[in-house]
Amino acid sequence: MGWSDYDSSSCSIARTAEVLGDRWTVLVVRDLFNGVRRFDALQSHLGIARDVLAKRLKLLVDEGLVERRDYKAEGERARQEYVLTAAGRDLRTVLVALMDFGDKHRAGVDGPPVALHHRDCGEAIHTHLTCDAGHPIDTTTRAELIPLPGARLLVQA
Amino acid sequence: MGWSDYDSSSCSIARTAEVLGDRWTVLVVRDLFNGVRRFDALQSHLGIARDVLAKRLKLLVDEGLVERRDYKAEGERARQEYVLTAAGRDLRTVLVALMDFGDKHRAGVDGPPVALHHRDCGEAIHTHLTCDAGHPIDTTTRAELIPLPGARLLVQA
DNA sequence: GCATCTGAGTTGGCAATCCAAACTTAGAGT
DNA sequence: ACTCTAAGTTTGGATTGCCAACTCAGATGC
Repeated sequence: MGWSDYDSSSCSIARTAEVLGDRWTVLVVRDLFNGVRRFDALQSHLGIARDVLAKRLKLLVDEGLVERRDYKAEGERARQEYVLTAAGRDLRTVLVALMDFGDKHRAGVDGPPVALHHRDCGEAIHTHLTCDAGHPIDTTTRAELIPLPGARLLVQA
Repeated sequence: MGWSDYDSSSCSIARTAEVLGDRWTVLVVRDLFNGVRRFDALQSHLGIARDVLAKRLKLLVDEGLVERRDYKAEGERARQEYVLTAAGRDLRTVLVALMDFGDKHRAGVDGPPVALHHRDCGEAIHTHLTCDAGHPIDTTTRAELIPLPGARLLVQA
């Protein structure tokens, strides 16, 4: 009874990848984190096709990660803006994990392009893996998967 | 001079997403972490089309995240296996971040399907965001982006 | 008061990807 | 000699994605 006896798609990684798993969605979320809020600004900064952006934003709104708001600045016409919900902001850890990996393994000769710093103290922000006892987990640490009630066995045909 | 003045694609998140940013690649890496090593085992567990799996594995090998090895068990014919390299194992943090998010926001009524535990002490493993001064970073903590030498400005047309 | 501009999409035609199923190749078992 | 299995490759059709052009409504300019 190993990992491969369990249904691949009923896994939290798979379920998250259903939303984030395409070339653009992660980058849309990244730009939303960085304060880009309007459709045209997202479109021109990302270089994404307009219809694809519309579809991705709709998906993120449907999944509850982004909220679409009408807003109206003084003396301007009403516009839409897209803002991360609390659930969407929980993706920060995922984004920083991707960034840490890219900084380490996929930076060009000039090194990483940007760093993320804690505004209060000025220090750089990174992800860490630990167990609940506080032990740091590195790439060689042995880990094991424990099935929980939410697990689904594959049905053999 | 804000975030949108910088080239979106020369960002560590974008560079990592170039490799992981499709429906399957993350799941292939997940299964490799979980000890699934052979082509047919990956194919049938993931339910991915065979040609797509071949292409993804080739990409992961080309990017140095996976090694393709011939191996031969006693009395059996030679086979191929796919094993994560040290660089590939650095993706563990990304996978656990995706899992933590999925456990929190996308679990079904039965709750999360599996938990990852530290084999030495038995405690659950999770990702954490902190700054280098050790302050925990939550979803409301203010952060700022600091451009580094690797940053590239957009050229205005 | 009419034409223009701008933001936020939608539409249509073409290209790349994906999928399932069939085919290939090579070594093992019977 | 025939069959089986692992690891892909090939093929043809369906889906998705891309780009450019179009729509539409509210401001803005003349």
